[in-house]
Amino acid sequence: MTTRGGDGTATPAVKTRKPRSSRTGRATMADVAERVGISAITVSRAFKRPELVMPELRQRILDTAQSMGYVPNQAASALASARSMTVAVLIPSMTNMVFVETLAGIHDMLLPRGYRALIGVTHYSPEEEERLIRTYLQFQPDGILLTGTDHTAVARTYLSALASPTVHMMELLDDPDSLSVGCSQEEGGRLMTTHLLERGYRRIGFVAVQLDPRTLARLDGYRHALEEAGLYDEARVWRLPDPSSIHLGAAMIDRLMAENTDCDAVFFCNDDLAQGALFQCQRRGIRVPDQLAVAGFNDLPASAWTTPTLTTVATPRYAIGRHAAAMLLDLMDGKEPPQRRLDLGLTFIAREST
Amino acid sequence: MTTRGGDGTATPAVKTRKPRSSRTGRATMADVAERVGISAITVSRAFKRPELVMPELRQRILDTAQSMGYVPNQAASALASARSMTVAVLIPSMTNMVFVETLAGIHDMLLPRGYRALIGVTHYSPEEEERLIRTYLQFQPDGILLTGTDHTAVARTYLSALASPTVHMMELLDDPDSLSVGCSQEEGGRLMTTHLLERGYRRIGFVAVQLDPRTLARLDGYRHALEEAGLYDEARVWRLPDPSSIHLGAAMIDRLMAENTDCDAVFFCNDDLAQGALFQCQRRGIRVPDQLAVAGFNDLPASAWTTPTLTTVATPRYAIGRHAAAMLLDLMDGKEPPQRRLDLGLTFIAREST
DNA sequence: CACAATTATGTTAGCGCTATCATCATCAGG
DNA sequence: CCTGATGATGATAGCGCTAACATAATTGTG
Repeated sequence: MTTRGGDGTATPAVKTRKPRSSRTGRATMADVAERVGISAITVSRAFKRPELVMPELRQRILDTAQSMGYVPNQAASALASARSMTVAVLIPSMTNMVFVETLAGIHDMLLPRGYRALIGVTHYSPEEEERLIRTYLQFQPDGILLTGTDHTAVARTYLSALASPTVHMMELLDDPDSLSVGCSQEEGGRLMTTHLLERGYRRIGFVAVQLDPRTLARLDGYRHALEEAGLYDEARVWRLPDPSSIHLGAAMIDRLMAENTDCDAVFFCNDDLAQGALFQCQRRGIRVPDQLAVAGFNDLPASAWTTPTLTTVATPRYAIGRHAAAMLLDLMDGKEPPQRRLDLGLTFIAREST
Repeated sequence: MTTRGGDGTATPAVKTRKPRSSRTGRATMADVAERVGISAITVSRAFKRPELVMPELRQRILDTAQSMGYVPNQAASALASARSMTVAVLIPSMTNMVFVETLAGIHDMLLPRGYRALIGVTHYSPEEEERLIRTYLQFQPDGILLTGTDHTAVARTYLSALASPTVHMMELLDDPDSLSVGCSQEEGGRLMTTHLLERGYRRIGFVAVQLDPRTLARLDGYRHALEEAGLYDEARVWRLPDPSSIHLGAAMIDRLMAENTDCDAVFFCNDDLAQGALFQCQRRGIRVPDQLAVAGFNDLPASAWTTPTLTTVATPRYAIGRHAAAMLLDLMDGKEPPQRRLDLGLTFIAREST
């Protein structure tokens, strides 16, 4: 059946089988097959299941393909096989090293297995995340990696309806239906605050910016630790929706001075901010940690080099990326991952600033 | 003619039209069309060419699609239309802010036009770039953005053979067949060196790391400026293949001291390094700029905050991303961009460290 | 040595969409 | 009214690939 060459008396000049190369000018599998004198499926196998093709023939196919400049068409492959070999990865920001390092972990895990990451930046907005999810679902990703657990209702619907394997990164979920890899941000906040209390600080401030769920969880940890010590004071908490930056950290020191706060220590919700604060303290001659202790979060590279060096909490973001990707690979293989909730812990790093 | 429905006595029971939903369980255009009581092509148009469908019908289609959780299949669309709406972007590193900001410029230009970026990281290796080009060509990108002009012969062959519009970023090409957007790295090196000479420094060192083409171009600029002044001395040039980092910058200060160099100024090939150097100078009590002047390149955010603040050259990387993407959009539309070689210039920033 | 098992390759159909052309209203203008 | 232009929708084929099954060639085994 089907439209074969002439079949007798079909109108001519219409079925002119193009000599080679597709519409786009690129060579196709059929072109390679014809040149080698075999069928297209064998070319397909030479690329996708090489162990099914005799070594000598396979080599001949690959050589011919190379010489013709043939490159498999991923769209056709995805359509025919219903596997896109693509993983959608949504992160809040790309200027924040934390997520870039997570991405590196994801890449290092996925690439050797032939999967590619489709990266989306949500700018910390669940609405933008929803839009990106919708967009990226068009690519029929075989899996999805999301940052955090704060998604819109519509996004949740999409995710559950389409049933693509999904893993949440950075924060931990208690819901047994969801998979997550991360660390407890709340514990991080508590860890640092406890350290400051142990060091003898009693009037500890907290500067929260961006106000994303992870920052707020750190703030919770801070608050709980101080409440337990009977030292929590709302007046020592600053909340700003602005994105984090060195500049903002410096500005916060100016503001603290201008407001004449009584803080003997300030816990900044991340290292960018804390570094800015240290720079500005140096500039203004504020002695750290004697006059004011400064603490950060995340342990960025520069934090080990500032004067004084910055006390912080290191988050295992590269490992989070790796493990999240590994979990996803298991799911995409139809296997159940060893754990559905993986806490990779935190490392407290005491340095000179406290 | 051509293969019509049954043509008479075709084997029956083969044509069982599946009730709805594809193999993957996802709703298809045909499902939506059936539900609305129209043909699939109209659904396609409602999404891709909305102006061709009556507003009321279009709304009904979109609503139905939404309620069915329908998401267009990008692979099928790409296959049928020969347009992937995807642009491959290759950058050397993701941990280097310079390229991340370029990416942001690219995104901001491409997304509103419906194009998506497929990001690849070459780790400064032309061989890895070649591999990525091959991989990403499988996605039949409608355009390609490359960093630099240093590609393998095979990569060049691929690019010219497949004739996807390509724009080179960061460096400038004189070849009239290639498109490029960037700034003169050589001029940047020259600019800084001239500044140091004007400031009275006579024994100016240069620290080159990574040794990518852009770094070497800066080194060339430095060398030419010093040669013109009759002050070039190979002994004051350090070349290290290691990746740039704050740590390495600090280590270089130690090394300079250990080697007892006579430099009165050191031009580091980028700000990471220079920042590390400033940190270490502070630590070791080396007075900058009196004892040793320090200069960087790129103007990273922290460079305005270090003690002392860092003299550097700002590169227009965000603008480079935007303009490169804009140029590519023109090409993909079949238009000739206004210029094939766009020099966006540099901004010299004199600060306290020199 | 017949038969099943295994290995290597081929045939067919169809993935879900869109390009292309065809059809059918509708309507202005003579 | 008829003509042709315009606008809205539909029918058909096919993009380039792979799943699923079919076939042919080879091997082992009792």
